[in-house]
Amino acid sequence: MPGQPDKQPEVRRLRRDAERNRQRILAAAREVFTERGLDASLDEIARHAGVGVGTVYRRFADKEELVDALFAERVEEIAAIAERALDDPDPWRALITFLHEWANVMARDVGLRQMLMFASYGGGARFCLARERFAPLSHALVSRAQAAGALRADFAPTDVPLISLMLSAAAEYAQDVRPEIWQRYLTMFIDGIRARDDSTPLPVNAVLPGEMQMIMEQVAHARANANAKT
Amino acid sequence: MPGQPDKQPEVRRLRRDAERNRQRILAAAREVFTERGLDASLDEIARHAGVGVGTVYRRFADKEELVDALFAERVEEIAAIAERALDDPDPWRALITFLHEWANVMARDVGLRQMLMFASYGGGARFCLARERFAPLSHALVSRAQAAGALRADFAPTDVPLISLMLSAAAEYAQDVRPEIWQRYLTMFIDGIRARDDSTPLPVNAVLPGEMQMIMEQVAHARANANAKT
Amino acid sequence: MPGQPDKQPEVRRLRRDAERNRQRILAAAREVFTERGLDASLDEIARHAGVGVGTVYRRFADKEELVDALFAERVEEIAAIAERALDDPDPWRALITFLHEWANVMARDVGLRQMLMFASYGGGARFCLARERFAPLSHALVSRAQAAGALRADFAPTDVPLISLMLSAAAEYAQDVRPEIWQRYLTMFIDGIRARDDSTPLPVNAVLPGEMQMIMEQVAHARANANAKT
Amino acid sequence: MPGQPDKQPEVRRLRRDAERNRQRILAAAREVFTERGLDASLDEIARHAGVGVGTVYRRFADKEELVDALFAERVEEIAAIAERALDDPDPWRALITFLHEWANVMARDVGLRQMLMFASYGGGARFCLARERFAPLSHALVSRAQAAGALRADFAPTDVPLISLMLSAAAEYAQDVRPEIWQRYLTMFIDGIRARDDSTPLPVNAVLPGEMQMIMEQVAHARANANAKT
DNA sequence: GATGAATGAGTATTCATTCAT
DNA sequence: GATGAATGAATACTCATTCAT
Repeated sequence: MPGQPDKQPEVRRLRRDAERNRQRILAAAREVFTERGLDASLDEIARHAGVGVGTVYRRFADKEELVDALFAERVEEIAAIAERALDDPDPWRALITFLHEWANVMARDVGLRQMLMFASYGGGARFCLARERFAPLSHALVSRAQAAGALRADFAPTDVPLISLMLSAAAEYAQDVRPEIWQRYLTMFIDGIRARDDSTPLPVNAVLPGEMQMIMEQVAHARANANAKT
Repeated sequence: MPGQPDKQPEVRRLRRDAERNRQRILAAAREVFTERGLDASLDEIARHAGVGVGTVYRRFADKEELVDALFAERVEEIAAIAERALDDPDPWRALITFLHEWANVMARDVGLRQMLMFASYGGGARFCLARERFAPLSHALVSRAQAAGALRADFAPTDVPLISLMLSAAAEYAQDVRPEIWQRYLTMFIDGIRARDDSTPLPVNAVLPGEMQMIMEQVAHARANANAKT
Repeated sequence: MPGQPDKQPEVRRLRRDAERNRQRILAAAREVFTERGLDASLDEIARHAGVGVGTVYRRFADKEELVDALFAERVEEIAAIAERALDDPDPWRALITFLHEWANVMARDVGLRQMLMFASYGGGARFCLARERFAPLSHALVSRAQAAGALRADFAPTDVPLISLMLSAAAEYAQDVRPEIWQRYLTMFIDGIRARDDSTPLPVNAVLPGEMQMIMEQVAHARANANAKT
Repeated sequence: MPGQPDKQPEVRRLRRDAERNRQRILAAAREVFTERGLDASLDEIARHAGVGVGTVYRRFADKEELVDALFAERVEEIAAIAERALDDPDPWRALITFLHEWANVMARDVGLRQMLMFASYGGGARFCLARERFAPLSHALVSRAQAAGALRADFAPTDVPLISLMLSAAAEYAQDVRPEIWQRYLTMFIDGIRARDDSTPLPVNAVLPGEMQMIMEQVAHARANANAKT
């Protein structure tokens, strides 16, 4: 497109800078949130990133948007874990491996746990988004393991993230004394989801993908209410 | 003691008022914390209770003291659940019942989950105190079920509260769509802790009662640090 | 007065109780204010006295009234010191002794210093009242010493309390390291007020007794303003 | 460096605004503290300065830091007074002049007196810091006057600030009626510290520079205790 | 675009004073 | 009369967010 041959590069150069800053901010936020949780202030993150707070707000409309972006990164990382696990020819082992590695990531990260676990941090809504990315992967891990006769038949793909979440809760509590305690409960879980003749039928249906939208709206609504009351 | 038969009641009536307010405050705090979590302000709780903030501070030196008092109540409630469960002649069913009922309580209460789950709220320290109360009860539930050959031998009493905690994490997430989803995971868990010949050995030792003191100290230390950094 | 022969004693008994309480409160207030200054809370004083706060308010309309009552006590004590000093046949020594003993009292009492020294505590107004009591005593101490040719002629009775005040300021500052440092400055002062041929004439007239009323009004006015602004 | 000659000013201009605000805050604080003492709230100072409270806290971590900054200013002003006084070829007059001018500053400023005089405001600690700055100046003033045979030999440099403090106490009391009354007592003092054959020996040693550290520690300790008790 | 200065509503906590018992 | 429970205004301080430079 002749006539504007040098504007593009200039814009690009700026974008490159901006992108660099964006990355710095994300990296700083990850570090700070990982260690101190989501209550850390944006000022601290900006300082950690070596930029001004204003720059953080130029890149992220909101503290929440920053958290969301960070969360999206994590989703990708965990999706990658799932994809790697799917390379395993043994479908049961693939599922186990994935659960294990995911829990391992969460066990070390206060912020990530808070992102996922508390509605007050928008946890529910985020979790839903994540599941859109995970759905096919979970589905693959689960259906393959079921096809191989290793996984109980009433296990659902949506159970995978919830189990991971539960393990991270155990990790949270015991982090100072037994940081690896979640492995104990993962093992119990695995024994509980193995296909068996005498498995207890699950009393409640799994969460459906279609319910995700509802969760998002309810969480948003709840928060609006909370703010209004205050 | 005739002659002063109505002095006692007079003194009591005074205290009755104070006690009434104390109860109102506790009730309000329970409601507010249950719905909105521990970040709710004491002003809101006072308003909810229909008293001034000062009154809250007259009864509870601290926000933390209020939370602690509330927590103590809950501990007693849950201990009562355990004691009722122990009446069941079937030791396995007793354990299941207890886990079920406890999870049920936690599934509805944001504040209680925060009390237990986050170090930033003093969760660790409180959890330890609770366990002092629960220890004999858990021990009874577990050892009986193991003696009956129903529970896997490597299950430990300290696993009971952690499993409950994990279930409450699931409840937290799904509260808006499937408030009862935790029952699904409890069922999986139950299948995982049933005594079987082919149980996978647990890879990490259970938390020891003796480690509780450590947790308490570390949590206290962590908090002191957090305050100092801030 | 027949017809009410037993009411009097009953009232009296109550008054005796009330007086006892009043004394207890004063004693407690003195202790607490002496050690921790006038910022101590009335609750603490009530606790110290073993009575309820309400009782304090029954006897003293105000925190200020309590402080005033306490102050009146002190004024009497110091007046007694002055009277004892006046027994000394040597007029110069009498004056010195009085200054010394007064400063000694003030050096030990945070609350008394605050009562006297800061307008924000109503110090000025109180000081005036005190001077009404002290005026004849100071006058006697001063005029006798002047008559004996020991004290410089331009020294005024109203200088006595101000010098004492100044010494207590020194005591305040050095209380932790040199609690007796005020003796050093009293000595300097004494050398400065001794009658000499080469004394420097005092550049400003002493405060007149008649100015006291003005001070009282101005202080009261200043305080009203301060409260209004807030 | 031509081509970017205006970047420097731009950076400076930013800072100029901040500095302007900082100065506004300091000026407002000085005014408010001068008139109403250190108990004035930061909200009021912010209002007075025409900025938000947050701005005050951006520049001064603490109320104490603001007070300290203000105090540092004053120390410099007073040091300047001392330096000017030292220009006087007559050593005795230099000392007198300094005492006079210093007292004059303090006589007008409630806040400054509180800064210096009360441990509860950190007075002791600040006074020590000030003395580090004043020490050589006081020493010069004193030793010269002693060398000239005008000042009594047992007078110590550390007596200078204490005398000033005492004079300010007199000023405090009489500010509404005789704001200049301190001059009267300074004159008495001067007559008391003049070298004479018949000076009364000072009964207590002067505070030593080495005792300053102790004071600082004790004051800090006392404050920690005070907070703990409360 | 970047910076960091400014804002102000919000939080926990204290304390003089009032009032029901 | 005595008690101590209740009140609520006041204070220092924080932090997400906006905006001038």
